[in-house]
Amino acid sequence: MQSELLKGTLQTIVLKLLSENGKMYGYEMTKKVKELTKGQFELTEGALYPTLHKLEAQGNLTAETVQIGKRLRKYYRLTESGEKETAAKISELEAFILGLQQIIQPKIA
Amino acid sequence: MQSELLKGTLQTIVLKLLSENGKMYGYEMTKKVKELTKGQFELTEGALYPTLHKLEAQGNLTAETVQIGKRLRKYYRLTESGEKETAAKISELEAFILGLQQIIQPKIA
DNA sequence: GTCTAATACATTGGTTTCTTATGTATTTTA
DNA sequence: TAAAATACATAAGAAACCAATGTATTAGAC
Repeated sequence: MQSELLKGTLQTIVLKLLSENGKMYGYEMTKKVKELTKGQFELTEGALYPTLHKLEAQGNLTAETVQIGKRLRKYYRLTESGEKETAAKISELEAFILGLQQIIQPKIA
Repeated sequence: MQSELLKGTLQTIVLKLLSENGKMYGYEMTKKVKELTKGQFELTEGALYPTLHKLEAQGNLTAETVQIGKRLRKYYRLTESGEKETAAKISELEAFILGLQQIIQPKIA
């Protein structure tokens, strides 16, 4: 994701996207992230697809393949445990950001 | 740093600590980070020392060894290019956090 | 009409970064 | 006097991502 900072945030991002949008397919996620961050984040496919497969294997997502013309599109959505995982990961990320801010903005903290 | 989220932020944290405190030694940094984050972040030595050596090799830090009793203490401080690097990395981190927030708080964005 | 860009999936090899474990030695505190 | 804290360090391994590559379809530009 060309930032070196993203390590560990990708799963959280994917989960959050699905919790906001109900169901999405991989390519759509790459466009959505780019749009939301005005081009700042580029979610690469080499990172995304393995992450989706892992989240699915963990039971956090289910996949449904739809045929569009002759092309396949794989829609993902959260399972129940995926919804819990999303909430947990978002909390963790928010706490992490607060922790970071205590270090990088010591005057405000 | 027991969070999986820290990947890529460690250098930035070290640089920022030094820019705030002038000079510090490794062990001191681990205590400082723990104190600033009220125990939330534990900067492990296995991550810290290689990072310090790397920053030094890159010319961002200089080291000065001081003998305290029979024990050695290695003080680090920023070089001029280290100061520039600090500013750059802090900007990058802040932009990154803003980007993240656009994804995880889409209502506010 | 044809060529390029966009859509849509996927894997592989390599690098970077961190964690865990381990090691050495001194000093303070209980 | 024994344990905890101080203070440095390295090594092996895992996890996560990037870049490159691959296949195939579809839309749009010229």
